[in-house]
Formats: sequence, structure tokens, C-alpha cells
Amino acid sequence: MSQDNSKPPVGKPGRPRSEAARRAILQTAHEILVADGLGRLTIEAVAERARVGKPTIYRYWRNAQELAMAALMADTPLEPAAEGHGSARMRLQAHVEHLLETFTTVRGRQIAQAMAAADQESELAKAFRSRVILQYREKARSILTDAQANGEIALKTDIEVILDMLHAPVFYRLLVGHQPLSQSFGLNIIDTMWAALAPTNGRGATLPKS
Amino acid sequence: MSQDNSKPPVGKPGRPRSEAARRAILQTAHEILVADGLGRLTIEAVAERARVGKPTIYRYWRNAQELAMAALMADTPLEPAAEGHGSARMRLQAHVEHLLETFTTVRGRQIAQAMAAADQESELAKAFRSRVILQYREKARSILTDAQANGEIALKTDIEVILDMLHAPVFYRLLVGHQPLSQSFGLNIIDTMWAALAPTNGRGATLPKS
Amino acid sequence: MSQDNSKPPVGKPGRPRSEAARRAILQTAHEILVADGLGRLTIEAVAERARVGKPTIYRYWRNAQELAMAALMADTPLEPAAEGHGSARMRLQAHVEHLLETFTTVRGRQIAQAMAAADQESELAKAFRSRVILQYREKARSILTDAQANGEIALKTDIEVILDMLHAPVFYRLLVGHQPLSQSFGLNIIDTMWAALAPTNGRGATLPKS
Amino acid sequence: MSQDNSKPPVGKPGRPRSEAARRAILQTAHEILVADGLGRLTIEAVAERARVGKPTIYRYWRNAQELAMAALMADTPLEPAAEGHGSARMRLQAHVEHLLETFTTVRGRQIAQAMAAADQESELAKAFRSRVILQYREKARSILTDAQANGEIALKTDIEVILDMLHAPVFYRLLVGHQPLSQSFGLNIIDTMWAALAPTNGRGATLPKS
DNA sequence: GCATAAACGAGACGGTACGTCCAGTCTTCCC
DNA sequence: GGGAAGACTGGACGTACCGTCTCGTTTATGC
Repeated sequence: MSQDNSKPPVGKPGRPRSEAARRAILQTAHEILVADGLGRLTIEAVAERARVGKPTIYRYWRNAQELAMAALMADTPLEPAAEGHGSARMRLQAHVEHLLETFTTVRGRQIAQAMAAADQESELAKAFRSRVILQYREKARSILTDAQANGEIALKTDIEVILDMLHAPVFYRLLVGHQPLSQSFGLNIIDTMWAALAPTNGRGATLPKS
Repeated sequence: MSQDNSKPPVGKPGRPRSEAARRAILQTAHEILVADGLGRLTIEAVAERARVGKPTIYRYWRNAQELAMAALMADTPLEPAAEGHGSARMRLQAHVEHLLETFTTVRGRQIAQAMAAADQESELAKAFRSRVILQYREKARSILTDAQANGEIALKTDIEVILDMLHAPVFYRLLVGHQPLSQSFGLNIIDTMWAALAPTNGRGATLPKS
Repeated sequence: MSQDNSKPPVGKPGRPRSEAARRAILQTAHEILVADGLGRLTIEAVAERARVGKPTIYRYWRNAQELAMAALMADTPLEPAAEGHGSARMRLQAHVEHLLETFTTVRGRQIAQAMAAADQESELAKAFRSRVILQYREKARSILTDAQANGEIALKTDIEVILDMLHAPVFYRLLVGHQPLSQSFGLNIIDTMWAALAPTNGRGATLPKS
Repeated sequence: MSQDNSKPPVGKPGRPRSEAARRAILQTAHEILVADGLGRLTIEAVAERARVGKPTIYRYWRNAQELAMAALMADTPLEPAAEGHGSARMRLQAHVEHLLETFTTVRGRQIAQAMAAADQESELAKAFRSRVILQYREKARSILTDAQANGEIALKTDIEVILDMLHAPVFYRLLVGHQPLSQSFGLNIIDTMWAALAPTNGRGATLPKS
């Protein structure tokens, strides 16, 4: 099964979709998001400002939420930083701090909100989560498995839970707002987590290797 | 300094607000929330079903979101379970499992969504967070400080971060949905955290009390 | 440069306005007017009963008053009777009696009220006046000028004032209600006016011919 | 026969109505009428600006229209000018010109509108008509009957119709607005009417008796 | 002089309607 | 024959007033 859906190589009948319209829509959606926030991103407003018909928008996205996610994704990297150097701990700390930095912005809050508000089952929501969340998780996962291979750490419990405990606090503070997203926050997360991950041979939290 | 502003003991002029109307609104809002979800909670629908004028609703709440939060709050306990027994670890595990249980429901998802979607600055949103989130935190905090006093654990970093790492993963999975909110999830969180908190004496994360 | 904007013969983009919707609105408005009167003609009621969205109504008329006028106009002739026969006096009498007949109905009162209540400057109010009032005036004017040409009457003063004195009493009694709009009313108006219009050659209003 | 129903001299129990409140209401209503017109005269606005409770207003008037009429009546004379001098024609002309003058004002239009819009059957509407309309008619009637007694004119048809033809054109132009309410308008009405009223001895406007 | 009763201000009540915004769908032209 | 654009139906918004109804207060009369 080969796919030729990305670009119609053989003549599809009918008028081809206007790439200019698509770009204008995303551009306008992004402007509105930055200027007025998620709540003001209505299909109608986008259509008017992008000089585009509403059905043209609906042809690409099923509702305003999906458009918002698409606009937020199209915008800028969002990917975790490139592979760092140094010890696993340093690399993990850099990773969390990069996450913090990325989401400690107006856009960060918008992304978190969009994700929380979205229909959990929609295709785009999954893509969005994958893009925004899972990439960070995979990066962290590789750091952790590398570290385990090196003997730097011992993964005693489900690594998924470790990943949750590393990333969740950032989004939690972002959405709940009970505590600031300070610089030291990332450091503290790593400190705590490292205590849990340190390989031990005595009594305490962890089992001896032998 | 005594306050009598909560209940007007001395005569305020004008017809007093109808407590019956207020209750009917909250009751109806809650019914709609349970039956149809947050998206269907419109002021108009509540007004009609509660046999109440729309302005009466707006007198109490500024929009449907605030009403939703009020209805979710008025509903049921939401408080963390009463003080458990046994070791600190067992009590903390019971605490996290209770949190999991509470939010692994339709209503749990609704609460999380309402919180994520709400205007972060509104009075009611703050009250809601306080009610839903902070009570759990305070409960966990007291377990942790007790445990520290007993020497069961050693709090080496900011306790706020510890609390985040204990609670955030639940909401994270709830909103992002990348992994299930299984029973073992709570156990794994506690396992990992306990490794970080255990007092140790050798190298590694912690020192033993000895 | 020719204009073809009055009627779009060549394609305007977008869905054309639904003539069916427009007719349903006017039809419903008319039904409500007849059944319940001007005061009950609300946009909301019309929208609901005509199975039409409120914005569709507002796309054509700016408020309920304009809709009322449009409905009253669209309804039935409202025009003065066709040219009669006989002497100018007989034709003028028939004219006034037709006016009386037309407005001695529920609808007549409604029309008069709508006209009195309307914003004097609105486009539709002008059109309405033109349709309801001025057509009658023009008809009467032609009778009078014909009669003058024949020597049947002599127009000694401003013909506009004559027209006012012929028509105004009908609306006056309609709105004020101090006296009935009886059959003999029209006759009396003509009698009085004819005394004023009779051609004379001597002193006073009139002189015997011989 | 003495009446003591206007002011209760014998003791009615309870607090007497506040004349100050009544005056404040009428005063405020009048201010709003002059400043913003009939459409803005709401009970709520009057209550607020007059520092009065809404029920106090409803105690006197059944709705905003009645209040409007009351305010318009309470305002200024509205009566026809005192008896003039000179010939009947001169006095009648003065009368019509006074009517013109009175209603060629913002307030004139408001009065005419209020009268046209009012429930024809309500007590106050009747009183209002009586006050505004009938007083003028009675004045004109007395001029006409005096003139007939003097032989200045001959009333050949229903005097009510004559009165209508004298007064109606003013209100007609006021409400319909098809022609200006100029100074010469009154003169022309009188000219035309006088032609109809002149006593004759031959045939002409009227048929000789024999 | 003290109870009674009505009118007072204030303001919340259930409602109706407003005029607007936006969601999605439908219909027509144009490419 | 699909894309584009605008009018469509319809649901909800938040506001303005309606006319009614408590409230607690004030101000008279009459027991």
C-alpha cells in the first residue's frame, strides 16, 4: 500500500486546494491566539481576517480547537533540545529546564489549555499530544535508558511513571497556578528524582544489585 | 474582631435573594453536567430547567464556567480521605489512591477540564483550585511532615515540589491521556517517591538516621 | 460604465438569499399582526413561527417596526380605487369613502399606528408613507386638477392643504377616536370641501352663477 | 354639593402618599422625554433617576405610556389661547395658528406620538385626548357657533366635521411629515374653510333651500 | 403613646425580548 | 467536479426592562 496523498501526482479532478488559503488561515489563527487567546479564536473571526470562506476552514479542521492546535504546532519547534552533554543527571536537568523554558510563555499556557480542553479522542489531539508531549517523553526516556545502561541510575519502577513525575509538575503548575514556575523548580525536580533513581546497595529505598 | 458580613443580620434593604432559586440552579447545573457534560451546560438551559430567570443566574455567576465550578464544588466531598492508619508510606499510598479513585470518574475529568479551561484569575477559579487541589496537598503535606518528625523520611528538597510530583501525574494522565490511570499507577508513584525520601546513610540519595 | 448591481444577473458569490424565507417571515408577521396586534409582533416570535433564524430577519429589516410596515405593505392593495366615473364631486366622494372603508378595519388602525410610531426618518417609514398616504393624495390631486381644468371647481389656495383637509380627518378620528368613522363622515367632508371649491365670480366664497 | 374625594380630610389609616415622590417622578419623566424621547422613558430609568421605588410609580400609573401622558399633561398649558378679538375669521385663524405653534415643537411630536401609540380605551388616554384635543375643539366650536349667531358664517354641515377639517391637518402633517408645518399652513386652512363657511344667498357652494 | 396600616426605598424575582455572535450546513458560481 | 464564498438555520449569549414580590423603614391616624 503506497501513499500518494501528500501531493497529488496524477491529475485529480476538480480545482486544487489553495495552499495560499491554508497558509493564510494558519497565519491568522496564530495572530489571534497570540493577541487575544484561545477563547477568541473563532472560525468566523479567522475566516473574516484571512479573507477566506468558513467552509474552506472546515475542509481542513473540524472545529476551532483543532485549528488552534494546528496553528500552535505550525508555529515553532516545540521539540526538546538537541542531545546535551555531560552526565545523565546534567542532561536530564537540561531537558527539564528546557521544558520549563518552553512552557513558561504565553504560548505555553495556550498550548497547555488547548490540550486540556481538546476532545481526547480526536486525531489532531493525538497528533498534538504526540508532538508536544511524547517527544519530550521520548527524549527523557532515552536519557534514562542510556543512564541505566551506564549504571548511573537504577530504574526500579515503571519508567512511564518516572517520565510522568518528571514532566507532569510543569503542566500542573502551569494550569493550576498554585506555585510559580521558577528556575529552581526544574532543579528541585531533578534532585528529588535523582534521589529515587540512585543505584544503591544497602537498605533503604532500593534493592541491592546483587 | 467579629465579622457579621457573611450573613446579613441587620436589615439590608430590598428583597433578599432566594436561597431556593440558588439551590435549584446549582442542582440543575449539576444534573446537566452529569448527564451531558460541560459543553452542554448553558445558562439558558439551566434557567429553563430550573424555572428561573436568566438574570438570577447571572446575579450569582458571571458565566457558565463559573456556574460549572460552583456546581462541581457544591456537589460532593472532593476532600481527601480521612486520616488513615499505619506507616507514613501506607498512609501516603492510600492518599494517592484516593485521589486516583476520585478523579477516575466522569466527574473527575469534568473537574480537571473546568479547571484547565477557567480564567486563571477569576475568584471562583481560585476558590475551586483551593477546594479541589490544595486540600489534597495539605493532607499530603501533613503526612510528610509527620513522617519526617518520626524519622521515617528525610525531606531533602522543597516539599512543594514533592507534593507536585505526587499529585501532578494523576491530572497529567487525566488530561493528556497518554497512559491509563490504572490501580498500579498510584503504587508506582509512591514507590518511586519513597526511594527519594528514604533516609540513607551511605552514598546514594539519602543518609540513614542511624 | 453600466451598472448591474440592482439585480445580480451575473454571478454574485455565495448562497443567494432565500426568497422562501423572506416570504415566510412576511407571512408570519402578517398573521401575528392580524391575530394579536402590533404590540405582539416581536422578532423572536416571528423567527420561531416562521422557522427562520433571527439573523435572517435582521438581514432584511432593522427592527420589528420596519418588519411590521413591510408586512402591512406586502399584504393587500392599499391603493386608492380605480378611476371612477361621473362628476368630479362624485369621484372625489368615492375616493374619500374608499379611504374610509380601507382604514375602518383592524388593519387600518394598525397601519395608522405603525405610521405614527415609526421613526420618521427611516427609509422604510418613508416608503410606507409614500405607499399608504401619498398614493391617495396623488389620486385626489388628479381628480382636483381635472376638475379645475373642466371649470368644475376653482382651486383658490394651496392644493396640498386641500388634500390635507380631505384626508387628514380620517386618520385623525382613527387615532384619536373622539368621533366615529361613520359612512356619512365622508359625505360631510366632501360637502364642506365642495362649498369651498365651488367656482365664484363675485365676493364671498361663492356667487350664484346668474 | 361639596366634594372631599380629592383630598382625604377624614382619617385614612396608613402613611399618606408622598406628594414629593409624585412630583419627582413626573419631573424626571419629563426630563427623559425631552432629552431622549418616548422610547427611552422606561419605568426603571425614571425610578432610578427620581430616587424612587418602582412600585411607587406603578401605584400611580399602569405603565410607561400612561406616565408619559401624565408627564406631558402636567408640563405646560396645552390649552388653546385665551379668547381673541376681532372677526370670527381672525379669531379662528389665531386659534389654528396657536395650535400649530404649540405642536411645532419636539414636545408636540411626542404628544402626537403618545396619543397615537396609546391604548385607545385606557382612562388616561381618554383624559389625555380630552385635555389635548377636545379643549381645542371646544374653543373652535364656540368661535364657530358665535359666528353663526352673528351671521358671519353658515354652518351647512356637521360641525364636528368642520372641527376635524380645521384641526386634523396639523396632526396629520406632524405624524406623516409629507409637508412642512409652515406658518402659511394655518392661513391656508382658514382660507379654504372660510370659503366653505361663507353665507350665500344664491346657489353656489350650497344649494338654496327652495 | 402605642399599635396599626399604608406607603416608602430598595432590590431580587420569573419572564420576554432584544440584537449579536458563532457554529455548522447549504447553495451557487468559478476555476 | 471540487474549491471558494457567502447566506442560511439555529442555539446561545449577556443585557434591558417588564411588572410583581418581599424586605425593613417611615409616617401618619386612632384606639
